Amino acid sequence: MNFDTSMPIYLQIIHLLKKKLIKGEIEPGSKMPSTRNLAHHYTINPNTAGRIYKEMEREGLCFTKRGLGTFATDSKDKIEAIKQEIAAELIHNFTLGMNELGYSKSDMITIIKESEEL
Amino acid sequence: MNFDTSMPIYLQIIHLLKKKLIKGEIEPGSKMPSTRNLAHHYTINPNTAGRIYKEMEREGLCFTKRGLGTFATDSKDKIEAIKQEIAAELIHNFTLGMNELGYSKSDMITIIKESEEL
Amino acid sequence: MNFDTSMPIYLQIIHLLKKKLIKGEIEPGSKMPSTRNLAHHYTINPNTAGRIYKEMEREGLCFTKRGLGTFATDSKDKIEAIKQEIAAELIHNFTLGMNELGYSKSDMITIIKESEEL
Amino acid sequence: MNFDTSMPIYLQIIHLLKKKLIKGEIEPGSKMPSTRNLAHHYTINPNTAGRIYKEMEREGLCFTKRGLGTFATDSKDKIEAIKQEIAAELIHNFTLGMNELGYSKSDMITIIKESEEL
DNA sequence: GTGGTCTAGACCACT
DNA sequence: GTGGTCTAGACCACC
Repeated sequence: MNFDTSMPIYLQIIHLLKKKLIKGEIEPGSKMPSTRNLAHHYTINPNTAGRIYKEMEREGLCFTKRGLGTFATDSKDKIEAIKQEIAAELIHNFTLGMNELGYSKSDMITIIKESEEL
Repeated sequence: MNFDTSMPIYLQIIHLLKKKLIKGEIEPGSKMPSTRNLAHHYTINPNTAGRIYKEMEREGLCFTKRGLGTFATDSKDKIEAIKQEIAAELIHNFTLGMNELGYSKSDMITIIKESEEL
Repeated sequence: MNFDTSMPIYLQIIHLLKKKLIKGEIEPGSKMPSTRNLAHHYTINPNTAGRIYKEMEREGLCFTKRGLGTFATDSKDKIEAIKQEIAAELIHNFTLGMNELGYSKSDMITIIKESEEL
Repeated sequence: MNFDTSMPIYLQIIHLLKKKLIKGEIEPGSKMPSTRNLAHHYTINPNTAGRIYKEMEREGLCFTKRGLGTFATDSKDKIEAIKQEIAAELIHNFTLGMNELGYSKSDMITIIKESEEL
């Protein structure tokens, strides 16, 4: 796994895990890998792995059961909320950024229609 | 002028100046403010102001005449290229990000049509 | 360490480090001294040391792992390319300069044969 | 006339004038352009033009007759000495630089033989 | 521990 | 007056 140097590793992995949650690749309520496993899997420092779960727990995306490990949230509402939040930020960045460059709403629509990245 | 804490000041000002160039608010080939003026205007340290011009010079957005000051590039092609580059990144981030969340192309178009941010 | 006053310190040290890379005195991919170490070793300011690595990173000669340090590039091609680039400039300066003074190719060869600087 | 930004303008023009002297394009003892003419010809600041002659006078390459203007030195020995000095520096830079990169004397000779820049 | 950013203040060469 | 370099010292995020 190669990480972008422009963003903290722990954030990059959090993004990955969020996407997995949203797509259902991580089942709601299921046990997540131990920090040690996580660290090994992504070849990162165990401290960094710990920080990832701590941060996600703060956002309500997972919780720990003492002695049992870390578990993904089982609230589908929470997962949907995260999805909406990420989408809203993507939309905000895109529309405002393009607008500042002088592109109109219809310009944006045309561009996306013609986009071949998908 | 208030700056976002999540991004270095010098990058934020570079973004500002790029937009001004793209919009024509800075005339191609014209003299830009001296580093000391820039520093005073944004209430930043002169070193930081110098860094801004140096970074922009590396991107070909301006050039310095020794002892005379810093001048905006007079290449309209270069300016257009920068615009395209920024737009391409916005588009890339948006379409890929949305796609990863499970939104289709037509979803995106609908969302933008209904967007009221503009 | 004494520095030439006619050239910025940071450039002089970059030249030194490039030579070390080319000669293999710095192993490809190996960790380079921390900026603080570098600063102490050459008795320069840590900021200046940081600038050295940043400049070299821009040239693709090294890269940083966040929180871990700066590492020499592991691309032998890149190192060879730098070597060729430096040599090409030396050759260019020499042959054109001598030519402008009126020396012919064979003059230059004779001069180098008789040179005792090596 | 476009000047390299990496070297002071006055030095670049001094180099030009030195070459002209060495090649005989400026006749020994002949009148050189007035500073005002020089400034106009190269579109530089008159102060810079003045500095050029001052610097060259310091090196014994020209002299001023009050009220008459600036004249090139008429000493062919002096001109020859300048030529040797420049050549010596070119040779020094080349041989030492190449040597530091690991090229031997015979490598250099081969390279020059095969050089097609001339 | 690592590098990255910023401020403050100084000196310098160039035009 | 212009930008370029350097020092000193501080704070921060990251691993």
